[in-house]
Amino acid sequence: MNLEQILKQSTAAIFKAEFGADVSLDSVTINITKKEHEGEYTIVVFPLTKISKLSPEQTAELLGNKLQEQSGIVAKFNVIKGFLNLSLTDAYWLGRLSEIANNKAYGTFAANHKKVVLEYCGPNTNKPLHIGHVRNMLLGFSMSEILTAAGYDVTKVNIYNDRGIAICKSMVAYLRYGNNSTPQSTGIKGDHFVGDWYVRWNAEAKKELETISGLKGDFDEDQKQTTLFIEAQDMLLKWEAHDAETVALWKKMNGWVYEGFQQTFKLIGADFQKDYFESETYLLGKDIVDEGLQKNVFKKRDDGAVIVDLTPDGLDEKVLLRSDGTSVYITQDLATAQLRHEDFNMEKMIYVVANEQDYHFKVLKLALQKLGKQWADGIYHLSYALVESPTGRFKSREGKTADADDLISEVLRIAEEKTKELGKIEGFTEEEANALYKTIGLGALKYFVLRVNPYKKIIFNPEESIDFHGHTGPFVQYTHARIKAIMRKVGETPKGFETLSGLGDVERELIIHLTEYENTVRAAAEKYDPSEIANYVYSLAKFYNKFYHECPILNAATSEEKTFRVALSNQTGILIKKAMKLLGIDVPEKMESL
RNA sequence: GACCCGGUAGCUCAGCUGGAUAGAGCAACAGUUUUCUAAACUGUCGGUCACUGGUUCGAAUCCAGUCCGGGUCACCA
Repeated sequence: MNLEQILKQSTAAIFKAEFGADVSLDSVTINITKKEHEGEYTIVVFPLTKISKLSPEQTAELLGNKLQEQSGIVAKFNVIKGFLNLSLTDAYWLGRLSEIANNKAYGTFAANHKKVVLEYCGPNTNKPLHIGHVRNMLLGFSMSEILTAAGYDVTKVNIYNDRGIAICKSMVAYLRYGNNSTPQSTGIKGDHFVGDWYVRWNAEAKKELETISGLKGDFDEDQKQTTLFIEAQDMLLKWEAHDAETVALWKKMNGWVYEGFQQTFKLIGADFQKDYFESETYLLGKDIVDEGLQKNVFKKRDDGAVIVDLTPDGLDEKVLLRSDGTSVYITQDLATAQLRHEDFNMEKMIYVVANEQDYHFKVLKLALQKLGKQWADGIYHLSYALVESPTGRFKSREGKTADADDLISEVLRIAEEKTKELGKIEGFTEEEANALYKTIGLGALKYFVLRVNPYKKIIFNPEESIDFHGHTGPFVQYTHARIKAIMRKVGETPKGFETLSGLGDVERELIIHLTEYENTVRAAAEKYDPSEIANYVYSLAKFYNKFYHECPILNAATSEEKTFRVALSNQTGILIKKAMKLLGIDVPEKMESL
């Protein structure tokens, strides 16, 4: 049982004994004591005065005395207005540290045998990954780590939007202007190669438009008049008719794209246990629409389109099948959801998708629920906001800065530059140095993205690049490397500090923070929010650095104190590593020669 | 027009199941290295928590309205 529970129950028991009244545990609020006051935990007694019929001060005084007498862990207390500040005994805190140090699995919860399918990334195959995918991948990967730590059985899946008019445009441009070039022959990464043809198609279409008169000035509309568009549309029809040559070209070009994506996934640390392809699911969904019609939850409109009426739920009527009987976007999503349910029989199905699709996922979930699919209750849309430049939304035409690969190589370059500036790693082999640049560079990028709450947009200024000091990934990594340096000097972790007395404030603060880790993992899992972990690990590192500066570790006054401080350092290092792993961030053993 | 999400220090963000004098980082300024890694630490400066009203012992936090920014409301994906 955690401390908060103990304090709440003790409080309730005391109120029962003193006033014969039942106090609900929820009405007892316990906070961490503000640092300007003495104590570690604070019970807010205002809500309890209704029962005690005493002033806040008297109530707090009484509760404090009883807790001190009965709990065995309260060393002293003070009362300020309605706040009862408790100081727990050193023995209690040392016991907690010892408990954590002896539990290798601390912070990972027992398997709950609940399956989670987590979809993330979801790229289109006609263009390379951009900064939005980066946020997506980091969130998705981190969430899977967090949920796994929370006891879930997580399967990561990707969905490739590998068909449609867009990829056909790339194909048309390639056929027209490609001269059988390949990523190999040009030295261009596969996804960029195909993306370049997509860009070329657009450029050529615009050129062609200049020769056409009577346009509306709206590219989406006007493009339909170009021969390029007609060719692309024709390509799409041929693809849908399984035309051998078209399918072969499509496979070849998508193959290049997957090779390119794979490199980026590997670099950034994204992986998937199963891939879904829209080309294999886009025709599915009619069955589920039929099911809805039979169950009378979907309706056929006079024009033949099938709709679901969500006006009772505050949404609109939504078309699920076109009047000509063909699928729309949501049709296949309904089917894919059903398919995944059959594939995995999961408890939860998480979609990491940008907040532009909030409405879409509301509809998806509601439609499935109306069909009586209980598993639809487990659908969760992990919605995240866009990454924007200071001038607004990143447009692909703004080029370089929005591209995922460029962003990554830029941050790796900066990591190398900054590391070299510090001049601490002369003794590293080239291999070690490169590994460190990668660890730090990716750490900076990942932390930068993950520390922000998913539903808040991220403002990223490419001009200013990503920081390596302060509230950043490298700061946390540095702290870890620092601890490891100490541990290397100590060798074996010595034991036997539990009887130490006279904990310093900074030491106590650090232990308290270690004990908060488990709650943080739980909260991050419940809220689907990696930023909980990011902010936690930052303050952990901050507390540690403060401790490091104030307290000699290897040169501590007594051997018992040294043992304690080493153990405290070691445990902090372990939790930094664990927490960073939940973010998908590696921590280096060394950031300096020696 | 309707709905959804944001608005906290010059900048980037915490805090939001109501609790004490609203916290970090960056930037700026001043310090700390004969002692375990200065990618660190300490201090100074910096706030009408968008605005107005309400709820109550107490509101950045909850409610209503207003303003600003973004998004969505396709037989597009």
